[in-house]
Amino acid sequence: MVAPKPTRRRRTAEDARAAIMDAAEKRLIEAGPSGIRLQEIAADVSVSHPTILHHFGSREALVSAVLERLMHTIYAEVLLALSQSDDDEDELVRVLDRAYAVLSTQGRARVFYWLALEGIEPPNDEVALAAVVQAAHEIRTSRRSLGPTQTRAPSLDDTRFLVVLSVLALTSQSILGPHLLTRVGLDGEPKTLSRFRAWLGRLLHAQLGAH
Amino acid sequence: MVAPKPTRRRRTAEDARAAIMDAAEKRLIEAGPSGIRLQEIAADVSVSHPTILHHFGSREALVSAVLERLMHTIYAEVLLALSQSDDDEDELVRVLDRAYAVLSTQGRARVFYWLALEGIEPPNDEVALAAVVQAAHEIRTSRRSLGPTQTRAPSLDDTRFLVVLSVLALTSQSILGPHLLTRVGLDGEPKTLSRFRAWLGRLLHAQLGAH
DNA sequence: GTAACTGTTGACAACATAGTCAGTAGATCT
DNA sequence: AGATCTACTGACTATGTTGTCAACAGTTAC
Repeated sequence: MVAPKPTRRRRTAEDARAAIMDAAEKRLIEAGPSGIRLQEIAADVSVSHPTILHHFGSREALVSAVLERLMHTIYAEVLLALSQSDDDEDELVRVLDRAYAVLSTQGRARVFYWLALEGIEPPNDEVALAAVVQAAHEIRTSRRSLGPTQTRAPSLDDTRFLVVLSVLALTSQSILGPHLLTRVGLDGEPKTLSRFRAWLGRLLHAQLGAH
Repeated sequence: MVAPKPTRRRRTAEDARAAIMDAAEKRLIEAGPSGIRLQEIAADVSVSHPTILHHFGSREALVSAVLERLMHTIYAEVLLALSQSDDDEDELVRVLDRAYAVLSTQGRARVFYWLALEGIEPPNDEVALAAVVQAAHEIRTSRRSLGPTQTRAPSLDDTRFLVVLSVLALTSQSILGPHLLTRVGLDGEPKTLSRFRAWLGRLLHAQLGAH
């Protein structure tokens, strides 16, 4: 009986890096930066853990690479979602829903809290959030000029706070939302979460009109 | 030369438990449940780590005990802060500030996110949050009857969402707030955080009047 | 005083994890 | 076919972490 030949798979360096980062990203979202285990990721990708060190040099470098890639895709998708805003009545609610969809898929919003809690600086997000504010402010001012009644110009700080509240509410909702809603006498079903977002949208919309 | 007698301090079991839990609570807030290290806590209290195991049985039991104690004090203080609501014009802003003070001192709000992220059920908070909703709703309805114009009765769901939004905003603000405000073109100083809360208070207040 | 109780400790075991290193084995080029 | 390159691996090291255990030492009761 011949020992079964243990075929060894050999990917291109690029493919291997991508596969490892995919697995690491999943663990990152679930367990946070400090919860990442090289052996676990290696098992997910069916390689030995020194292979990961071969491709990334160190655990720390892997985490950084994954963070950078993830942040990049999140901000790109959020900006895309915002750019699709058609000028409509309850546009705001839909924008919130789209932004929420981006942040909640695969629990991505969790990463922001993992980073903040563990005291890690998120990489290169300076540009992106400022762009969101700018886009939102442009929508506000342009909409104002289109409206029937001429209202006061919305202050930039107002828009900033609006964006901050939206980000805070959307991200924390995807983490604490379900639990909180049940504790308050409702349930944590997606439908209830959606109802809450609609309620929030109306609240913000009212704020937009009132000066 | 006589060897210096290494006096061994002996506390009552109760005192020892309290001291250990204090140190553990600090680490819990900083590093989360999974970040707690027996040796570190032992060093903080100047005992050896088997002493901790003697008093609590296991690391897990220590974490549970600390969590239970912390949740109890947080909910008690929040209810106390709510009960001090004097019926005044911008009472809501002050209630938010007091609630924020309770949640932000020593970074307590962080614990809620640590628990949610790590998938740990927070102990015995069922009663407390429902009580907050009830208290808030009573304030709303009683205030309505006192007002000059008779408005529609506020729906309970409205109050619930209001409480949820407040909790989400206040807790996430103390974690993501400073970072987010700087990314949006402001700064993360306590003064700016306070401005944001005041803005939020006005927003919620406007929502209260509008039906 | 001394005996019982128990808070406290050092030494050790068992396990997990990041990183090193010499060598193996696919893929590609000539 | 052979040489070269490098993705990949097993074995090992160093370190850190929870938990066990027998023994030590304050404190209290008699």
